[in-house]
Parts: sequence; C-alpha cells; structure tokens
Amino acid sequence: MSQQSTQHSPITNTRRGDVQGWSQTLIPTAREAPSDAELPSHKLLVRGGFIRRVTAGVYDYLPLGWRVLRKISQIVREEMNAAGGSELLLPALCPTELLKETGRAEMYGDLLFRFEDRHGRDSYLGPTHEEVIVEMARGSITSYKQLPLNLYQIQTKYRDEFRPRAGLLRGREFIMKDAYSFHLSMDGAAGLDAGYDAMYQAYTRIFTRCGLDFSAVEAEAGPIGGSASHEFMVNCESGEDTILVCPETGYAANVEKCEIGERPAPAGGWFAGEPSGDLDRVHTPDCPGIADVCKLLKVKTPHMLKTVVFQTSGENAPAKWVVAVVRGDQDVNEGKVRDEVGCAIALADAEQAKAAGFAIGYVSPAVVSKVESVLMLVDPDAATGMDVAKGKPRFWVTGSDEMDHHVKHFNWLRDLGTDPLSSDKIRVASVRNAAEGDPSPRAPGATLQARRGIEVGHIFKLGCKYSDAMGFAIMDAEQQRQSVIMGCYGIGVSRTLAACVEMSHDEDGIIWPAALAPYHVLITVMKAGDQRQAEVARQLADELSERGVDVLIDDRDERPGVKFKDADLIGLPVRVTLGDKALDQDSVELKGRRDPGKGSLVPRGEAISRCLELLGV
RNA sequence: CGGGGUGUGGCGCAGUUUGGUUAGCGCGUUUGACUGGGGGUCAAAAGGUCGGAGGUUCGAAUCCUCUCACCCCGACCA
Repeated sequence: MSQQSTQHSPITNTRRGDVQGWSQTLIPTAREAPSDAELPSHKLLVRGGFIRRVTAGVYDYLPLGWRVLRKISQIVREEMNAAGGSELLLPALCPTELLKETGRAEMYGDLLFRFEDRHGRDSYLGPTHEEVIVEMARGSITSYKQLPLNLYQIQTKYRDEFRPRAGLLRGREFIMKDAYSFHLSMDGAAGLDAGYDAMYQAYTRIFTRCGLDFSAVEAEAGPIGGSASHEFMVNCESGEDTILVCPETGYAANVEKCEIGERPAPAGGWFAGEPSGDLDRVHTPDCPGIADVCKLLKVKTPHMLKTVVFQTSGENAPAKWVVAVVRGDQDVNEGKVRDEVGCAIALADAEQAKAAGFAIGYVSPAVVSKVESVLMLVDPDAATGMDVAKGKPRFWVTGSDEMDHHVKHFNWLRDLGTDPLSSDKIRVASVRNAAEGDPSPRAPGATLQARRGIEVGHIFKLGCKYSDAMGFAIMDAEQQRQSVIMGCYGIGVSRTLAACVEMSHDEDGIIWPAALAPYHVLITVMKAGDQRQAEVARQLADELSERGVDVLIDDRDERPGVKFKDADLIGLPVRVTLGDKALDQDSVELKGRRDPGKGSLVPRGEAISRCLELLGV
C-alpha cells in the first residue's frame, strides 16, 4: 500500500510488474462456452481461459484465473495485516473428533466431506475452521496479555454442496479467507466490539479496493451462532441473495434479518371485525401445504392464516409451545419469534407436537385454547378482522385442528375460543420476514426496496459459543478464569473473482477493475515477427514494469481480428496496439477496455503516462 | 434429496423416433500457400467406437436392463 518508495528494496512491497508473452503461457480462449454454463461469469471465465471445470463444483485455476485470485488475496492480506491480523495456515485435513466437541459433525451432516483413513480414523476436509483454530488457540493462548488477537488464513475449503452451481459462485472446493479474533471483553479497545468494527472497516476497504459495487447489510448470525453479523454483498441482479434497503436512510439487511417498520393497529383495533360468513369446515385431504389448500379451495394465499409450531427450551421459557401465525403469503421468521419469546426455540418435532394435540399441517389459531402451555404470536398483518381498504370483513381460511380439514370464514373474535385481546397467551408481534414494500424500520413513510446481490463476505460476533464448547478459557488480570470471546470473519476469495465478472462485463467479455486484472496492460503486436514492433513492445513493457505495471504481450502469430476478440474477452483494462501505421508516426494506439472504437493515437513518449492515467494510478 | 434434462474427437452440435456399408457437421488443432486492423480464404491432415456394463439381434450411437457422470429448478452457505 505504501506509495512512499519507488525503489526496489527487499523490505518494501514495491515490486516490478510482471511481463509475460502470451505464447509463453497458457490462455486457452474459446469462441463458445461449454453448454453447462449459464451465468456470464461462468461462461466468460471459461471462454477467457481463466478456469476449467474438472468435476461438479471443482475447477482448475489456469494462469490467468490464478493471477486474479492472487491479486484478490494480496489485497485481503494487506488490509488484514493493516488491521492487525496475522496470517497462518491450518490444515484442510482434520480429525472429526474436533467437531464432536461442538456437535457440528451432525449439524453439517452431508455438507461435510468425511471419510476414514487407513487406520479407520474419522476425518474431514475443513468447510470452515472454528474448531481447528480453537483447538490450536487453547494450547497456545494462555494469558490475557496475548489478547486481543486476530488470526487469519487463505485456504481451500470443502463443502459437499447438494447442488454446486454457477461456476465459481458455488463450488464444492473454493478459496476462502477466514479470520478469527480473540478477546476477553465485549467493550474497550481490546474488546470484540472494537475488533468486529475493525474487521467491518477492513472489509469495506478490501471490497472498495477490489473495485466492487457492494453493500454491507445486517444479517442473521446463522448456524455458526453468535450475536451480531453483517454480510458484504456485491450488487448484481443475477445474485442469489435478496437484500432489503431503505432508500431514505441506507439501512440494508438480508431478508431474514430485516426489521419491519411500525405497523399500527387498524382503526377498529387488533382482531376486530365482523365474520365474513358462517364458519365452514371443509375436507382437504392430503393438503398440509398452503399452496395445496389454496389450489383445492381456490383461494389466494393472502387469505390464509399460516400457523407454525415451535417448541421452547431453556429455563426462562414462558410456555412449552410457541405458535406463530402469519398470513399465508408471508414467511415466519424464526429469529424474530425467538427474540419475542426470549428463549431458545426450535421447529416443533412433528411426533411430539402431535402427541401434545397439534394437528401438524392443519393447526388453527384456536389451538391456543385447546393445548396446554401455548404462547401464540400473531403477526400484525394476520391480526385483523377487517379489510380496511375494501371496507369488508376479512375472509380467513385456516386449519381446523383436525387432520385433512380446514375452515373458511375464520373470525378471530368468534372462533378463537378465547378473547385474543385479554388473553395473556396471545400477543401481536412482528414475526415474519420483511418483504419489498414493507414500511422501513428507520424512516417513517419510506418503504423497503428489494435488491439482488452475491455474498462475498460475512462477519460474525461469535461470543463464547466455541470457546465454551471446547473449554477455551484463560486467566484475566484479576486472576479470574474467563471464556475467550471470539469473532469470525470470512471472505469468499474465489467467489469474489466470479462476482466481479458477474458485475462487470459486456457482450464482448470481461471488464476487469485495474486492481484485480490479471495483467494491467495488454500490448498487442500486430505482426508477429516484425522486428520494430517486437522491439517497441519490449521497451514499453519494460518501462511499464518499472512502474509496477503487469504486462501481457500478445506475441502470437494470429490475425488481428483474433487478437482483438481475445483482448476484449480477457478484459485487461488497457490495450496498447503496435502497428506499422502508428509506429511510422512514432506513436502507439491506446484504448481502455470500456472505450468504444479502436482507441486513440498517442505519441510514443507519452504512452507510459497515458497508460498509468487509464489505470487510475 | 424431490422434480426436469443431457451424455457422440478439445469446444458446440446432428444422427437415436422407424437398428443396416468406412459415425457426420461447424469451431479449434497440424502442414502448406495466399493473406494481414475486429474470430480471413484455399488445399491437405490428425483426432471419436458414440459415458460405462450387460443383454436382444445376422447386425446396436440407435432397442431393453442396470449403472455412472453432468446440468437446470426447489430448501442451505463464503
């Protein structure tokens, strides 16, 4: 990062740029993409000779692809180091015993590449490394004086995805940077909050330097566990993930995490409204799903009341069961239910729930007055009896609490079996996923907008989850034994490569940001074997290299058309074309990848500075 | 895992329904010539046993059985 020195010293990062001849390396470009590729990033990376598929979700990184990965890694290293991290390398081949300490062998299930070695020892290929690093740390970190600490590695990870897809975007083998931080407190300069914040800042710098258009969004901590979490998403319509943003405040969150703004009670109050008709019990065989019922009864999903049964655990559980009720077209958010209840919850075990009296698949809100120890949370959109917009009673269809039957014209006040407003077993609470069009939680009057993205980074506050499970505690300054508090921070390095292409390409090929381009400048020699052209190419490359610019010289004996097509395809930011016409005028042709046309004639003497200018140096 | 689909030289495909000579085409590759500023032209050549195994048949890329691999759509993740 240091700009202070341009000399070549063994103790600075300043380096001479690489110069490579196309004919000396392997760049197998192709006119057609393999038929299995669908996304632009997949097609272009294969066509441009960056990667090649070996088997499902596993790729060769060819010279060009590997150079980009190294550039990403280098940026990651510089920023991680600047943020106080230290690089190390943990094994990819790990003993399964480690996962038994945290119970994640079961949690990962088939996602884990798992096998026995010749001695029958159970082993796995690391999908992530919390256990491995805690195992290492608990043997090496023995004093509070060693904290805080941030350790990271850049390594190949393995996940036996059910469905690898989209080239590098979801592989079974992929390159990831994973970092882990260790603290003894949440607060203070040495605490997790400060460490987390430093990583947030570092990630922002990393993706900015990579030239990516990205958003940092609030996220669910997910199965890795812990309290706070942010995802870094490359903004891109073809992304797999949906995020919601508030256009007024810039608040952004992943769908699972996104809060919903205030939804006030309707004019008549919660649940109020006349019945839409007599309660009508209908036979709905083999219809446990909302979609099936709607199809059979010819009603639309917003008219359904969906009930999801959870069971609680922990000492402060207010009830044994929690029933969440949302509108049929909306999704229950487990995290919001958990927060509302105030204790750990899990989707109810079907057998146990049935034994307790729940007709799983056909549960109605009235179950609250039928089964013992139930707390019911009703989402505001479901807790109404009037369709205010239409001035009509709400028409609700829901389960009937008996197998294979639903009811029409459910009315909260009439059919619940208890008064929803006075019962302490019933609460109106926001328990569903946010969706586009919902009120923003940060700006009154504003509505949330949906955007697509590709997740390239994810940071978590882990807390003591792993240190407690694995007995990682040390003495603090007061001679108290304390669990070590952790954070973990991931970047999908190979995914970042693909996301960049996904975000930045046109119909001719890739458009690399200068920071990630495998080479910065392509010198296209028009006539292979022409003495003068070869000589100028060599000189230019040399001068550029002196400035730290990486240069690829297209010295192939190919027709110009082939070279230009390939140039656009591999997408280097700057192209210098050396032909007789230009050289006769002591000039060269210069073209930025995004510039239309053939580029402009530039005096030979200005070529270097103009290249640097185009590179934004 | 559920649903849909595909396997024929390095890549993209045709041929399979209705079995029948040496399995075709385009791109790419090699050699030669002509060319030379956006995937050029001509000529010649190499390269596949039709994903694999078994079966039916005088005869199988084609029909049957089993199997393997890969892709797409759904639930999870860097």
